[in-house]
Amino acid sequence: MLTIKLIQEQTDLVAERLRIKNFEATSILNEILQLDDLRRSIQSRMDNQLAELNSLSKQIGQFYREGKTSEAEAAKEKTAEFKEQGRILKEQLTQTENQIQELLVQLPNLPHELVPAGKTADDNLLIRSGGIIPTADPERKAHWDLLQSSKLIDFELGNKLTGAGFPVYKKEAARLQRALINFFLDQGIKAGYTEVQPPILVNQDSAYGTGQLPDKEGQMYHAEADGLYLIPTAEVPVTNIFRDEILEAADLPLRYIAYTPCFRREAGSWGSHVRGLNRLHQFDKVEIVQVRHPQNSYQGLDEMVNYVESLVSLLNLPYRIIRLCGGDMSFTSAMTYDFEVWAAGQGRWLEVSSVSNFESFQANRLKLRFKEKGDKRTTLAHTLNGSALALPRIVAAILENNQKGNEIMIPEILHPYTGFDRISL
RNA sequence: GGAGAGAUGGCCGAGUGGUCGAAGGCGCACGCCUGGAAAGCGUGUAUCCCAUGUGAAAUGGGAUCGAGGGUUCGAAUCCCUCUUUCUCCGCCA
Repeated sequence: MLTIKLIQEQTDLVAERLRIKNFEATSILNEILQLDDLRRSIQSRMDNQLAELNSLSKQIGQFYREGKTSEAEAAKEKTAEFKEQGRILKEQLTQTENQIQELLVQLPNLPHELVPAGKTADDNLLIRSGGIIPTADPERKAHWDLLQSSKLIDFELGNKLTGAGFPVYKKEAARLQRALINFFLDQGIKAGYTEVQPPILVNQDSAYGTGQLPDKEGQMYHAEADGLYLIPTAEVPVTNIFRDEILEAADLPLRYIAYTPCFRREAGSWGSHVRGLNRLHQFDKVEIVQVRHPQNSYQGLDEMVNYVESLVSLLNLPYRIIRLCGGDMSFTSAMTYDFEVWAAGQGRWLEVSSVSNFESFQANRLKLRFKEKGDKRTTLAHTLNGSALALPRIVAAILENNQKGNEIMIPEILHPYTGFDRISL
């Protein structure tokens, strides 16, 4: 959520930046500014009424203590008017605040100035790439064909248990996945991240804090009886650790890492290109989160990009790093880098990580602030997060890129984790 | 799930209708003291909003004692609902 202060001070800049995200904000911005003026004047008047009421109340107390009962009774008569006015103004204030809030949550985050303009993925900017794309080979299979007979990843069984998009991993596939999770966590800890295991169901406040609500309500599974949501990413519980917190500047940056299952309804986003592991309703992911001083949050973003790059490199996966254009970026992000790895069996790039700086956009909703020691003023912190990494597509890429005849070679770095160096089909 | 007791500032803890944003203690910051430190002494130490105002400040007002509602001229204090913690019982991975 953008701050009203920013909208007031830089109205034109805000409108201009939001156009990069193909969002025409002018009328909303003006409406907000108008409502905010109204809000202040209401607040002023209300405060005055309440101040009168408070001072009368004090007087009444004084009268009673002095035994001046009739004066006290007389003063009581006078309170009714202030009370009523105060009540009416309070109602107006709440209503106005709600209206402002409704408009504010419609505004996406401002893109950073380096974000390219554009509407679709075609306008994204290739930053760099690495690894070697295996030579095309007609023998090479997509992972769903590759596993067809072995059923190491059993989609039909998952369908029986739950439904489409909930596969069952078996034997080496299950162990490979577990190995990757441990590998990712260990790497993260080595890089200075603190491991946490958060709940995977969150309440409304948390879903709101990171922006899943109200923007993407339909994308989360909702346990209605308890008012809880299954998390679509560990970003939600981990970032919400800091909701309503005032941190010490000296404690920043904070780096957290968490493995969780993730749940996404993916309503309306299924098609022929999302077969197999490419898109699931439940998948595993290791997520990294940073909380930073605004001065160095982009340093943090670079650090996270380099870190994720190290992971795909260690796994010997051909990758490319892309800076998303305004139109392809998420609502909450100021700058996002996507990581894609080459899946040789399908002959296409798969997105395996998305690393973003949200600047103060999430922090504003979360009320996540920090304070310099000895300073009175609080400042919104910057939050960042990234996948490090999302499991299924990494598994898909490993399977597809490393197939040799009837075998799949496991990247060497994982051998200590898997306990085997190949999967025989 | 049943019964009971709680939820107060960074922490501990007092406060059962007015002078309470809240005693006291601890912690922290600054100052005095000291050759330096400790002890001691003094001062300060929540967040948000509004107004005036500024380089930063400051001053005045309003709100907040788990959350929401109610009673009252006035609520941390009384009533209701919810959340949550602890103890006992039941159940249980």
